[in-house]
Amino acid sequence: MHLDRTDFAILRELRKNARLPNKTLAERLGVAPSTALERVRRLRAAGAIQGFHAEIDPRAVGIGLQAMISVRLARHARGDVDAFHAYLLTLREVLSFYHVAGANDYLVHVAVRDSDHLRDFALDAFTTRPEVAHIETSLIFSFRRNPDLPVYRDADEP
Amino acid sequence: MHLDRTDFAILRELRKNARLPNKTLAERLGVAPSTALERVRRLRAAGAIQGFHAEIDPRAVGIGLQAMISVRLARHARGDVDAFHAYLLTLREVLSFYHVAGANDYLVHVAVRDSDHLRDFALDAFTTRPEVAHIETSLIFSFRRNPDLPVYRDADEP
DNA sequence: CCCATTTCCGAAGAATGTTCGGAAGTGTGC
DNA sequence: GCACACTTCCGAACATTCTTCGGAAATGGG
Repeated sequence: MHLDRTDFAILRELRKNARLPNKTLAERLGVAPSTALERVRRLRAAGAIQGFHAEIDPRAVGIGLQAMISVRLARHARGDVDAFHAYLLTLREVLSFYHVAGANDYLVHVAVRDSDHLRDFALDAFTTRPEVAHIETSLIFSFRRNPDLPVYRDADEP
Repeated sequence: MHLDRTDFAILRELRKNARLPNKTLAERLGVAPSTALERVRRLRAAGAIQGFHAEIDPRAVGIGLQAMISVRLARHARGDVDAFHAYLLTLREVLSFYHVAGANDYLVHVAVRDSDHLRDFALDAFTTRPEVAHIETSLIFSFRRNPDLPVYRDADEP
């Protein structure tokens, strides 16, 4: 798909604020609202915009503790990896996860009530699983997201 | 702050879809649109909702490679940590980062054009810094986010 | 049981979202 | 350089939603 500088500007703006009114967005782009609307719709359809999410304060919902669990699998066949992917998504304590290269295979970001919950969850969800060879848990003190989106592609259209 | 089950439902819905129309949201909650609007406004003001963000496909903006860089600091005084926090936010390649307990102090999620860019970035942004004692880079094969929000607090109001 | 306080609702006005036909721009082949 | 096909863009009109606000309903102490 061919994106121009207007598309990149849309992605930047909506990454910062997904609820930016279309009219305001259009003004910042220097195009008509109908044009901005059509652009956003196309970006969604093309998959460049994958979704819109609210960021929630963990404390508000009783999440007292977050951790990053590094997971090493016993086998690394395609099927094992896919199955583990799907399994992770069924765990409500899992906020997100990274499949990485290196000594560990997965970095799993989990949110729990307290340290008891973390211990129980680590044991039940990972340690007892046969495909999991090893886990290592690190408490998360804080998490920050960069509101700015890096754009490396050239603006190949005016 | 006191949240009831309606508030929790709002947080769940907006985490899944930040652009859910207020009218639709109100229908799902079983309240009037004006009520839903006031609730959302209050949740934002109270900080329970920290923001709304579009999720962008990295490939669309020329991000060919993502990596998790584990960083170990030389000193761990409050000032050092705060300064490193602020520094990370100035780097456009940084999408997000975790401050963690354990052998490593930071997990930094970075997005770059290619492996050359990654090497240059790791050297320039981390290795040459005096407060950085050690780094370790892991390529990210894939990243997934769980659309569901875990809610551990009881619904203490009807 | 009553009063103070908070929350909720519904209607109306303001603002935005959305559609669509035509204009303007773009690129290609002749 | 021109004509044609094609794509993109715009602006006005309509539909829908957002937002406000006064009053009703619910809540919780005393």
